[in-house]
This record gives sequence, structure tokens and C-alpha cells, in this order.
Amino acid sequence: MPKYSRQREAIREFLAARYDHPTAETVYRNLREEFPNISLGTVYRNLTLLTELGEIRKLSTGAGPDRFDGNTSPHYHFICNGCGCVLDLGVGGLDHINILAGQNFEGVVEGHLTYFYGKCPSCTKNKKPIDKPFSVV
Amino acid sequence: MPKYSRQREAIREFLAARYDHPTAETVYRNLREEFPNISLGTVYRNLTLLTELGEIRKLSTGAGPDRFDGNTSPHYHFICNGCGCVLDLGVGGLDHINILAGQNFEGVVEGHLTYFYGKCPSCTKNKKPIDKPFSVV
DNA sequence: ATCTATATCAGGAACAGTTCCTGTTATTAT
DNA sequence: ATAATAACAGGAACTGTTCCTGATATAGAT
Repeated sequence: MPKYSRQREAIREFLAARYDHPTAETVYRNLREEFPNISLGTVYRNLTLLTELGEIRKLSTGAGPDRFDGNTSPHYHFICNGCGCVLDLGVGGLDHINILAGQNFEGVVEGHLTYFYGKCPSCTKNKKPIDKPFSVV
Repeated sequence: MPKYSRQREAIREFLAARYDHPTAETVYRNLREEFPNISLGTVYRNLTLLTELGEIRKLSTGAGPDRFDGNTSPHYHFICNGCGCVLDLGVGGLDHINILAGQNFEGVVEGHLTYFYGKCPSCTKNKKPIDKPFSVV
């Protein structure tokens, strides 16, 4: 069990209060208001530690930096090809795809990692063409 | 349409003949047998180009380097938590999860990216404990 | 076949994101 | 209070990837 630290507690609280899945850099920039001398290494070390403890979740989207989610309840994520934002989805109960994947497979399927992508509500409404489209594929 | 190059053709052929989804580094090491002076930059540039042309697929597993697949037909991948190998799965027709994900969502779900994980056939049989387990989660 | 224009190349520097190392500080147990 | 040690700040180092430069290979026109 790790020793208490004010920095780690502040990182945990910061993530718990945000719903936009910030990057390590964003966490760092915001925490410097409270801890002007905090280092990026500390942020990374504690994000890794909190992930290992299961208190936050790490999202590796495959494009750009990893993001972190203070909500550890099981849920899926949506990545917008227009603006790159990452949103939570209310869909649940996709575990049956593990069964489907395990048919005709000699190993053991223990889980899956799924990101949905498309156009977020904001990019769907504002039909402006995007200069620099973001894509995860 | 890009100009022909022997290096790119060799990369395409190499990937078409392999089913283990090699990394850029693996492609580079193998191609140096035929092209002793080929550079890693050339390998990366052509892997990116072939991916954009839709002739290969890029797999970003979130742990370690990206991998590349010469098989562009739609299929899913399995990542072993034991040895880190990446295998093709025969499962098909999971597109219904896009519909599920789109319910109660104001944006447009255009697709999904899914990796299954667990124990591969080899790691399931050989129950030796693994020294350095590999995990995508 | 030769020439010209240009895409691709090899080599290496630069880059982004992340991890690791060192000496110092904060936390916990005694 | 003191001692032991986990966590810290700062920065160097690392990994995977992209970009830049001058040289070479390819394709199209002659």
C-alpha cells in the first residue's frame, strides 16, 4: 500500500471532477496552480500508480497521448473523428462479444477493449468542414 | 498514385506472407537481408503510405510499438496477456454494437475498434507462470 | 536510348510522450 | 522527536516515430 501524498490525492480529485478524460499534460498544467513545483514525472508516476490500484482508468486511443478517466465503472468511450474529443457512452452489456470471439478459438478470451468512433454531437450539428480532421483509424 | 519502389513492394510482400503482425522494427530487420542499406525511416514512410492506400492495416495496441497486418479483409485481433502475441480471430459481424452504442447518443457512431485479450492457445496449454506478463489493460 | 522532372531513398537529426535517475522532502512508525 | 523510507522535483534518458537533406531511382517525353 503506498504512502499518502498530497500530490497523488490532488490528481485523484482532479480526475474525479472532470468528465473530459484529460491527458497527463492537462493534469500537470492544472495541478501547477495548486502545486507550482509539481513535476511532470510525478504526474506520470501517480497516474500509473492510480491505474494499477484501479482507482482511475487509462485510455490509449492510438492517436496522440494517453488519456485518463476518473470514472472506473464499466463503460465505453466514443472518439470524435472531427474534433478528437472523447465522450462516455451509456451503452452497456457488450460482454456477449467475448463469447462470439471465443468460438473457433483455442485460447481463452478474457475481455475486450473497444472504442467507438464517428462524429460527436457538436460536430454533427456544426457541419463546418474541419481543417485538420482527427482519426483513430 | 505513388511511384513504384522496390523497397515498398518488398515491404508489401513481406507483410502479405506473415501472419504474426510484425512491428516496423521487425520489418526493418528482415528487409535488411535484401536491402542492406534500407533505413528505418523508409520502412516507416512506406508502412504509413501503404496504410493510407488501404493495402495494409496498422494495429495500435496501446502497449509497445504499432504492428502491421498485410490482411486487409475485415477481421478482429486477439492480444495475449501472457506472451504479447497478436492473433487473427475468425469472429465476424459485430457491427450491431455500433447500433447499440448509438442509442441514447446524440452524435453519429460510424464504427468501432476492438481488441480481444486473454490467453493464447500456446499460453493456455503451457501453464508455466510467465515472468514478465504482458498486458494491454 | 537519352534526357528531364520528380518521387523515393539513406542517413541522421529532431520530436513527442513517457520512464528513469539523483539528491531532497514529506510521511509514517517508533 | 527521531529514524526509516516512500514520494518528491528536476532533469536526463529512453522509445517509437516523423521530418529534413542531399543523393538515387523511376516514369514520361523525346
